[in-house]
Amino acid sequence: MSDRGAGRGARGAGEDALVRLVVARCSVDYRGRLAAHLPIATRLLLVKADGSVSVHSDGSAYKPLNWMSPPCALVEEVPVTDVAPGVWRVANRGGEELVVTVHEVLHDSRHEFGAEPGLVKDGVEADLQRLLARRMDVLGPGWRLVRREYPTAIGPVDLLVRDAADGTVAVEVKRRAEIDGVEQLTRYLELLNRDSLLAPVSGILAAQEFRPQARVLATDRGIRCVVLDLDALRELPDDGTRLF
Amino acid sequence: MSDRGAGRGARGAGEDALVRLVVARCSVDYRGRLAAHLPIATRLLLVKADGSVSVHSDGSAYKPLNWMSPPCALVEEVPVTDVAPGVWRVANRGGEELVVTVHEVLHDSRHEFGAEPGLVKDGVEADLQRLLARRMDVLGPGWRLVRREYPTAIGPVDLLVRDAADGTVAVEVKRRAEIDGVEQLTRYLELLNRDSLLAPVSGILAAQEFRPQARVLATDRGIRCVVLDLDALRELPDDGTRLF
DNA sequence: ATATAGATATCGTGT
DNA sequence: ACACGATGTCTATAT
Repeated sequence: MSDRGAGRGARGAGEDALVRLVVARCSVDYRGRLAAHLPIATRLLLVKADGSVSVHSDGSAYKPLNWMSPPCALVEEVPVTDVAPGVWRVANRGGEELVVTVHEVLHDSRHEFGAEPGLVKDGVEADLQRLLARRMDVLGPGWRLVRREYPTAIGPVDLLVRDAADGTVAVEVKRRAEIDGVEQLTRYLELLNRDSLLAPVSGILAAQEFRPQARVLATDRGIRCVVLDLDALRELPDDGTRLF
Repeated sequence: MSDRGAGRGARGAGEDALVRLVVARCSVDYRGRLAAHLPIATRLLLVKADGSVSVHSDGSAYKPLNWMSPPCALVEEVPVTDVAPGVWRVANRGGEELVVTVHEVLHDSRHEFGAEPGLVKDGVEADLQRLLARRMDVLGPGWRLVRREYPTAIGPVDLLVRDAADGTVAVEVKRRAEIDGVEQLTRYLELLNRDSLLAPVSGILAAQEFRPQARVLATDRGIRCVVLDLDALRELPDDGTRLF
């Protein structure tokens, strides 16, 4: 039985980074944060240049059935006889181990990918916050931004604003408002209301979507819920502040 | 230009469910919950029988750079000339769309996987709760279980127990205790303490791991933190209740 | 290195 | 179908 390294650590100097695709009848065992087992079946074994190994079935969307995240080391035990299974042992430093028992290889290929330029995203929470910051008219006429990321002892408040009556309002921005967003804003409000220079401070939870429980809890606590529309936020404010 | 269906919906009656592996130089655009773009590079396109498509780079562990979750339909526009790119359009019912522009195909294969027996897990939160329920000695001598999943108006309390002095205790079990676990238990305690038949009710947060903030907040609110050891919980209680 | 917050989170379960 | 909680969450950011 011979061993062959295939993780990043084991790759030789002149060797290129390759993605390896193996289709095989295999069984899989994981032992780490929990224990998990996969009975024998045909699956895709995806070995990336970062050393990660993932085991995909023909389903469950993009999530593999089992995997080992990098950095980890793969040791492949080649079978002695044609009938004996091969064994892949993938381990990381935290003592987690993934063992793939390969009974039959149906496909095995390697591919060079080269550099990945990376994903460009638009419309995440940070974008919502930035867009809302310049659209105070969405909250009400005469509202003004005090500042974004207003610092407190327990973390920054997304937006601190003043309403038309000069009252202070803390705004928490979420893509989806859930119950812990309400709790988070409640903690900020509790803290800000201890500051006699700011108090009384009211709260607004602003999000593209609201979970019903979040809306109920927010309303119960006197927190206003504002639904954000990404496309509408991208438009310029129509409140007389335009230059044309 | 001809169209060819490849999603579950478009698959013909006699056709088998196949996993398709394509390695290609491609660019990708997603428009849905947010917008995302991938410049041209070599990547793996993984098309599963459930209709899902995922775009993997040689990195970022098991997560694809971009994807479309099932149920969705893939329409492949075959290029008219050899130099023109092929275009894959993947759409779901929610109006989300993933467009893959395929500039050069380096590999294209299909594989039949057959049935997936499924993953067997051991050591998740439900297991912790079940194991702790029969190991009340871990909480203290003379403690007894009242019931698991004790129902309240805002959801079930993991464990309701009585301490040696017959005081009622609500136990929240987590694999990892975070701040929202403390908030959750706090809400339960607030509710249970309104019940004159139960009050006073104290709280225990039991978890394999504790985030420091969770421990601080719990302690501040008089909630006891108990660290759970999965292996120790599996042993039988050593409190005289054994039969041997 | 550690802790915190966001995510196209995904996935299973109960109503 | 919808909502909610768990996840081997994972990943990027700030301290």
